[in-house]
Amino acid sequence: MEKRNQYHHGNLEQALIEAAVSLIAQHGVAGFSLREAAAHVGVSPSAAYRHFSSKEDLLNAVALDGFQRLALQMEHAMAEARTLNPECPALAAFQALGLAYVTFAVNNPPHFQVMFGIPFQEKPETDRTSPYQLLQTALDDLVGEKVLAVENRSGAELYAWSVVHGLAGLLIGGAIRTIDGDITGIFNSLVPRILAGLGSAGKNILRGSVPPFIVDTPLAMKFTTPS
Amino acid sequence: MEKRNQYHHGNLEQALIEAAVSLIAQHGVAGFSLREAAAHVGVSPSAAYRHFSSKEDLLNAVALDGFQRLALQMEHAMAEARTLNPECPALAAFQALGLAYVTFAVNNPPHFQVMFGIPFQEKPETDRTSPYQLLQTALDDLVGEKVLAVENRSGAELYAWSVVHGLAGLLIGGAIRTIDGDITGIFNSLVPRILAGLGSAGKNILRGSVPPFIVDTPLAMKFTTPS
DNA sequence: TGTACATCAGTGAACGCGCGTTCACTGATGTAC
DNA sequence: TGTACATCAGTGAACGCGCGTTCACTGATGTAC
Repeated sequence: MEKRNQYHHGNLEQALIEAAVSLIAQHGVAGFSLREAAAHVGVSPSAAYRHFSSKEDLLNAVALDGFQRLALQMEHAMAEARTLNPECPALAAFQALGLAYVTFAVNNPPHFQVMFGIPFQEKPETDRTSPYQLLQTALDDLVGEKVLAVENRSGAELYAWSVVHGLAGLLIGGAIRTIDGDITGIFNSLVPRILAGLGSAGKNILRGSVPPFIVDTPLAMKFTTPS
Repeated sequence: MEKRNQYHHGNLEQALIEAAVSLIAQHGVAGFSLREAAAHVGVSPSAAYRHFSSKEDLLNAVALDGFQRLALQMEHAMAEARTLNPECPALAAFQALGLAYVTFAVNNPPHFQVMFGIPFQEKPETDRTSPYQLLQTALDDLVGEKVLAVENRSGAELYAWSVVHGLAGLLIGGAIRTIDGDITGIFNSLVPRILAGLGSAGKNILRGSVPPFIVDTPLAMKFTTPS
């Protein structure tokens, strides 16, 4: 049950996950192999099979690790935002949550892709806060702070999650590009719209301008041949 | 310049793209190989190099093909929506555009992933309408129809695109799952929020309920070990 | 405390595989005279 | 119209490679007596 740290390698399972995270960050998922992860840890390829039943199993662990890191970063950002904005902590925390989500994706594109690129089979039930629960709580707090009207609370998770997930996807997919790498600026420009979409007290709170960005996909192109 | 159709294979380039699209739809990008595409067309692997400089080059063509198909489906859906809703054609077309986007993604997950998974180098300049231009026009028309206030027009593309792209990503990434495969229902539940976020005439137009869906990622889980 | 044994995390060789890409070639088509 | 030649889309064999996974094994650790 408790950890034993100096048995043979020590903690090969965690070491392999960390190696995988690091290698995937460098070469992407497509370029990642079990063998490389084992070599990176200094262990024979077959040793990995003592801890993971397959490569897919390892990738599953990598994805889980990503959700854990994401949750931690969100929590930290929210706590800080609350402290800095004592007059409207719930609103500040909500915005911080969204920014942390997008920032995590931009800082760890391949990891983020693994997290949302594989279907999950096993779902451990344990005791720490999850990103989705943080979102739910943040929305509840928005109601508590009277930023969000109770009658508009239902379904807010899906909407808020979609916006930030979409912005993250467009940024890491190379569809759009900020001029100066200013993720905060582009995120903030969306905040008034997000709040309005939530039904923020029914008032039109639109303000703030969108910093320039470049559309980088054929989405913005013209085409010659219909297929 | 003009097509020659019976020279050796005929139109190997297009045939390879179509084979790739079909094979990727079946096995995903990860499981796709140049050799398999060539074999599928009935041609030796090396023949592909007469038309594409590398596998990556082929995938680029596959992505472009996807944007063309997406644009066509959006246009078709918009035209139909306008016809069916003569009293508010712009609003109907805008909603149809969004639904077509999400539907395309859900119907062609790996193709969609290729479209947004590789950075584009070459950008052909030709004469057909692009998805992004359709979005811009749709938003302009919303202003024309007085659904959207002029002062809220700026930056609307990024916002609208983010929401639908995010919903699409969550659905095809397996993060959320509709109970009954009803994409239209879940999309429609977001429409009032999207319109409110656009700043739709400043009025609170929230209504419509969210059909049940299942959150399927560890986003919704609890965790045990911080990393 | 000392010995015999069970456990199990690791080794290392081997497997069969399909991959992307190259290269010298062949042979059908198009063109100049 | 007929012939010689250039073009170039295809062939097929070969390359070197790294992959995921297996299997019989070794040897360090933990445990029972």
